[in-house]
Amino acid sequence: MNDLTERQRLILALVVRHYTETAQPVGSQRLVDCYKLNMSTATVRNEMGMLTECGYLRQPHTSAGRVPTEEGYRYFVTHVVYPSDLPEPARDTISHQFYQARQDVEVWMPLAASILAQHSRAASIVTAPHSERSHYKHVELISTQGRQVLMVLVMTGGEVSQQILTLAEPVAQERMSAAADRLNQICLGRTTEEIAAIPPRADSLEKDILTLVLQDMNRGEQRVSGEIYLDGLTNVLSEPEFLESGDARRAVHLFEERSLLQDLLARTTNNATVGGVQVLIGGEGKWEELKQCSVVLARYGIPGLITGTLGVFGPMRMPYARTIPTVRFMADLLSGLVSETMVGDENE
Amino acid sequence: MNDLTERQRLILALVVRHYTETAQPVGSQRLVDCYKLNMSTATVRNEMGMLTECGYLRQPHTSAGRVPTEEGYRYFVTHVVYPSDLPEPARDTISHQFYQARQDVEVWMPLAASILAQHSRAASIVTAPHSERSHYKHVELISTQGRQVLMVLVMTGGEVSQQILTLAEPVAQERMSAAADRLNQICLGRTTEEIAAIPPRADSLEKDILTLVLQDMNRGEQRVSGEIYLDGLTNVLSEPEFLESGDARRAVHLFEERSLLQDLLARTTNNATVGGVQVLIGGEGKWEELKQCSVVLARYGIPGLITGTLGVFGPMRMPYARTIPTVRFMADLLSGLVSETMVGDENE
DNA sequence: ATTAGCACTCTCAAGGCGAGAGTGCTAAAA
DNA sequence: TTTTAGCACTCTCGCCTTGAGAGTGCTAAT
Repeated sequence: MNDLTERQRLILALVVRHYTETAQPVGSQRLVDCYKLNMSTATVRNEMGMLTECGYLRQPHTSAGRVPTEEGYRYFVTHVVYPSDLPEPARDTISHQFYQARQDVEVWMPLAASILAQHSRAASIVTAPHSERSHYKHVELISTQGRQVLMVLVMTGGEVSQQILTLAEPVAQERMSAAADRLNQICLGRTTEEIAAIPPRADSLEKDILTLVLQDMNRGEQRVSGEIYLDGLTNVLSEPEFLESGDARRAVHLFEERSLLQDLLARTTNNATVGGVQVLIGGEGKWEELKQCSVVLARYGIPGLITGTLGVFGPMRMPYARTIPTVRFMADLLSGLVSETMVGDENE
Repeated sequence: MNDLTERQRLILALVVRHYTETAQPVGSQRLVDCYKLNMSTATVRNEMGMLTECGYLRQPHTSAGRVPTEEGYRYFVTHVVYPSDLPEPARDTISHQFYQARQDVEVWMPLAASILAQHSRAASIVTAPHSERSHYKHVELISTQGRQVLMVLVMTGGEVSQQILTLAEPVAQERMSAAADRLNQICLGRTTEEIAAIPPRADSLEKDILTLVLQDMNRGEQRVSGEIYLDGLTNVLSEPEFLESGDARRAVHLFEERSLLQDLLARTTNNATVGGVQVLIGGEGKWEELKQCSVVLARYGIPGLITGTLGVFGPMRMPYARTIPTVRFMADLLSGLVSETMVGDENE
């Protein structure tokens, strides 16, 4: 597929670049003017004709300039911009912002989403790190008014989940605490399977709790990803291609319907990757919702142990040369955070 | 201000109703046709003229039908639809949906947002219940690889927060657990002030933790509201008034910028209320972002103890007669949930 | 007090027109 | 053989005009 001449690649790159900047179809004249090419418009036209035949460019109508096709973008992404790193100053800025929030686990994910959105000028998606196998750490029972008990379950790694347990009859806080203590001793550090294998408890309260704990842990493992954080939707809505037509609504819909997002994230991260970063252009026929859009995704964390996904969502006309390194850098950064703080217990 | 004749009120109501349904300016002819009024179009025209003079209606241009003004909506809301309840079947549906999720504390808020959005066909806002004074329940220290410790703090009421503590040197998990145990005994059920008054600990680890706990509790109390849950943005974006013009973007922006939302929620809930529900029409000059929009808000929970806010955000042209009762019912329902499960400890 | 009738106003969609931008092709130049 | 200049052609877009339709306000009659 790498069957383009050097000059054709140049022209393709320039068309992509100019189009991403102006959102207007770009003609031969404009190209020569803007980039001081030392060839005539006719030559450019011929090359453009070639590129159009190959399917990398197309014209919206007979007498308009050219616009990159999905193929065009893909060629551009894989053969032109791939091996580049995020410039030093941007990296410093991002690292600094994270350093300031290093204590606040709770803001990490929203912060990552915010930074990603800001630097890519598009919408960002970040999922919290999620481990496929949960390890029990601690359960806490909080008595409430009636026969209802709030159960807070903490996993190693810091994942927290809550459930309500409704008792047959009121139970004193002391008895609940005692039951919790016993379970905490028995279950500490165990996986779902190990806990399921524990012989049933004599005490009916403890049995009930254990059932709920298992249910909770199971649910956590079923889930494909951790919580999803989004930011920068306004960025993509202000792009001209979304100003009218229902595309904007479809984009927002994708963002609101978490199950759609999860589908997207789940299915993508299994494919082959480019330098750790995946680029999904125009939905690739599969995703009706992102006809005019592209998604740049990466995994972070520790493969097989605890991982998350992050990425950027924007118009197909996207500054990939900036976006891809940003996503990659962010993924590396979060991987660092995760391995510093989220594991360790696993080795005990 | 209640200076309208019965007939004028009728006509105002019909204009509002018809406009909310069609999004088109409504003329005298149409009104007579659609609602089988036993008066002539001329009469209707005269009355409309009156209503226009009073400022309740206006015409987009000389020869178009009438459209309600903000005043018009306000009059409609306060004098026409106010005392009505949500119809039985809708109430049942909602109650049922909540009953099915009664165990799952974690889905309550998103579920509330989803239901609210669905029933009002607009965007919904729900904040998690939040108490002004936190009471310490339990702290958990989770060792990680290096000198970093993940601290999980649980309040009575079930609020959970996390922080990272960086130690000067590695500490064994046993020592940390012991320290946590001691603090748990000392601090159980105490408020921020009471904990602040505890004499400084000898052990430097315990001192560090206590500092962090206080910091966390303080931050929780500073916050105006709990976490914010949103849903149904697509509903409002599909309304015709948002199809073009930058209004859509402004709406999305309001939804993304949590601080804006918090401002909105905070400032509104102090004002006078109508049957427990507040209606903010067209931003009331104060909120640039919701020029064309209305917000219907209510508080829920136990006043002074633990409260949250919920509401609906949509175009000014909103079916208030449905929306207001829905919001009220939802607030009552969440209040019930909160008082069943979130308090109780307070009385010990 | 209500209504029929009428002249008037204004928007909106459709059609026509010219300017501008860009193309493809051909033939000449390098 | 490759590049370039020239030219005829095509298509969009903005602008204007025009006519239909909807709705109004006013006046005079009921």
